[in-house]
Amino acid sequence: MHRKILVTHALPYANGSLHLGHVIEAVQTDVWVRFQRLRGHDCLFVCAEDSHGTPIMIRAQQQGQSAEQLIAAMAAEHQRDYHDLLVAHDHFHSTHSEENRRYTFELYARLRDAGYISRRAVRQAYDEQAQMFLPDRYVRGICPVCKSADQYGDSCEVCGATYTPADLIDAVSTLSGTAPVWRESEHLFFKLGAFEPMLRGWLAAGEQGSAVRAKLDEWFAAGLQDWDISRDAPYFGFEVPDAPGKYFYVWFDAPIGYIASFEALRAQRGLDFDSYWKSETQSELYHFIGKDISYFHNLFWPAVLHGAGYRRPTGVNVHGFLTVNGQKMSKSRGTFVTARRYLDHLPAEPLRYYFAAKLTSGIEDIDMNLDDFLARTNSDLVGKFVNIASRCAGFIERGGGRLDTQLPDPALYAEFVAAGERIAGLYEQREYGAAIREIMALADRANRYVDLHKPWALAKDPAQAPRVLAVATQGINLFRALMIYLTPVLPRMSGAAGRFLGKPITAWSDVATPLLGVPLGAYEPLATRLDPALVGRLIEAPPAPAAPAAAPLAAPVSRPATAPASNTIGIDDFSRIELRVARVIAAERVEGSDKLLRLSLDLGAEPRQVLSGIRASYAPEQLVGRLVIVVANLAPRKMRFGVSAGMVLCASGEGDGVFLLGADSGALPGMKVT
RNA sequence: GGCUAGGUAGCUCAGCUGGUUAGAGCGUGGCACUCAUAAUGCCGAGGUCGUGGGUUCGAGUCCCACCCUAGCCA
Repeated sequence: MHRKILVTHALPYANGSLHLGHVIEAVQTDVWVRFQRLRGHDCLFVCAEDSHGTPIMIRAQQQGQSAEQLIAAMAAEHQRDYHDLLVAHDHFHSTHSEENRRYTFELYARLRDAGYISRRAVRQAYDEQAQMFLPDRYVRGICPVCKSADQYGDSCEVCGATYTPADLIDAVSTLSGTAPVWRESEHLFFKLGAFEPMLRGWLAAGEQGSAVRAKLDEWFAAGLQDWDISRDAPYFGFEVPDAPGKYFYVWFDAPIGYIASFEALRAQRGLDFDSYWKSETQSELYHFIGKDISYFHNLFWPAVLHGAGYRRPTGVNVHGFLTVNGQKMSKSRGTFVTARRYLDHLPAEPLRYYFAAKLTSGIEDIDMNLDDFLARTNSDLVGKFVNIASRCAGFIERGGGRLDTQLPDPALYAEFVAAGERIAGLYEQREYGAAIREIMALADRANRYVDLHKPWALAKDPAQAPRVLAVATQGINLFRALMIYLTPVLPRMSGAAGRFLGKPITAWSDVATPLLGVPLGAYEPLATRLDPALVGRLIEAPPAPAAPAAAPLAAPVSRPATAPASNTIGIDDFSRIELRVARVIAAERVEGSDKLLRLSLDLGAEPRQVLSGIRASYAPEQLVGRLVIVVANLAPRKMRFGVSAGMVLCASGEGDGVFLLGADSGALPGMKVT
């Protein structure tokens, strides 16, 4: 059965560089697309730059360039990264394009004419100095629940409470630092609730896993609310045609970018639009996304499409988040690895292989443990898989450079062929990890086959030369079968292997016909082992030291003493950090932690509790009574053992040990350090 | 705070509707081999299945509470 498939992954946002989290999604998608093509299906792969919204507008202003310049530069960077990661879109477009404007207007008009758009006034924070309405994230203030300072307008990072900016105490705009006022403004709403029965039916019939469905059930249980799809000027986006001064919310036009990108490709290739976007039976449509944006793609997007008379996605494939060495990627830990940083040090294919080896169809998070990455690449990919070709190539070369005309063990080869359908099923289901396990188990069998027949021993007797050639021919064919199965993951290696084998790998079904009686090309190593030093360098602390406010609580980042001070700041920046003298009233070990001490501090007016990671260097009893310097306005942070409200300053170098900063006698608790 | 997922050997993960001595790969120890990028093969050691209760003849697998990790809260 020949399938027509259209595939997308989430649009990268034009506000920052791609990081490993983007990469795993792009790799997951690209592998699936390459797999479908290898199986002989017609599979298109489009993407676009997500170019609209307040963050882009603000960032462009800060950088002194136009939004158009910013998004063009980011799109170019993103495309370079994808290309170097061997992620091969058929087309990469932009949501800030004529195609997207046209389709955004069209879908909006159809929704409006069908009665799915309503208007009503909304009260919102307004920055009179910046002269604009403020998204929740641009308002900060004191948490109304736990009273923690400097929290976002939508939720508190300390206590986890959610609320609206109006609930914040002493709210300020992050743009101007002034207190926002509250203004009413009319907005456009999409009547999502009208689609509840349709969405329930669509989800029930789809392939979304139980975890995704369980999460979406919450939204149904709470009742689907109208969705605000407009924003006030100034906004970087498309102005709503029948509502001057209103712009489409970035999340309204972003998924329509999938259509826009397809449209641009359609114009190039003369494709049929309607069979892809109006019919649910003539083609299949899949979106690959992260679990954070599941509800946009599983609720809003199918509802918008359906309401506008378009087809709905065949499937929305949701994946989990990437952690590095077991933790969320973090700039201060150096684990926020950009795609470019990776590519500057290491080749793309080991990363593709590693991600493929860990991906499932579920939404669990995926951990990139760098030691594991190194081990898997060197032992699986090089040690067992590539090794099969490597150890057999020499025997073929010495035996005349041409494969034998038949296989000595066709039954074993047949098993490898038979496994192909199981493996294909796993790729289709996005169970890449299981597919890779199957493939590596076969690689073990191939190595065992060679070991069992010992061609190196046979080669000592010239009369056994035909037998040596036969065994090596079997080995090369087993290798080729596995290379075919790994082609979606390792396209470049597959190309090189095709040159070595004298026959390019072009289809999954190539495996049905073993390669016999043909000359082989010269063997060149298909992959080399990774250097542990290079892998380690991925997460070295960035050369520019982090600003003090961004450093982890009471855990100074160690850096070379010779690192030059860079990124100069003005006095205003420094004055944002409120340093105060404090006296240690009490200090005790934190039960269950081998690093932390719990310090009770006197800051003059108020007592404070700070958890500090200095246990290795200081005994609690030697601290009581001492004067220390504290970052007094650091946002309180919830740690495993309690809330820490501040940071005690220490010096540290490359060696072990941290050294508390103090104040000369005469200083009193509560004094400001300037 | 509510919700959704995850927490199984040093590392990364399998373990279906509860049932005999909890599995794999990597790493590690020993042996073999030397064709191969110190690659490969064979043998072994390693786990009170996040914690504490409970249901059951029997729980990694069910229930409750708690802890940790990630995400979502329009």
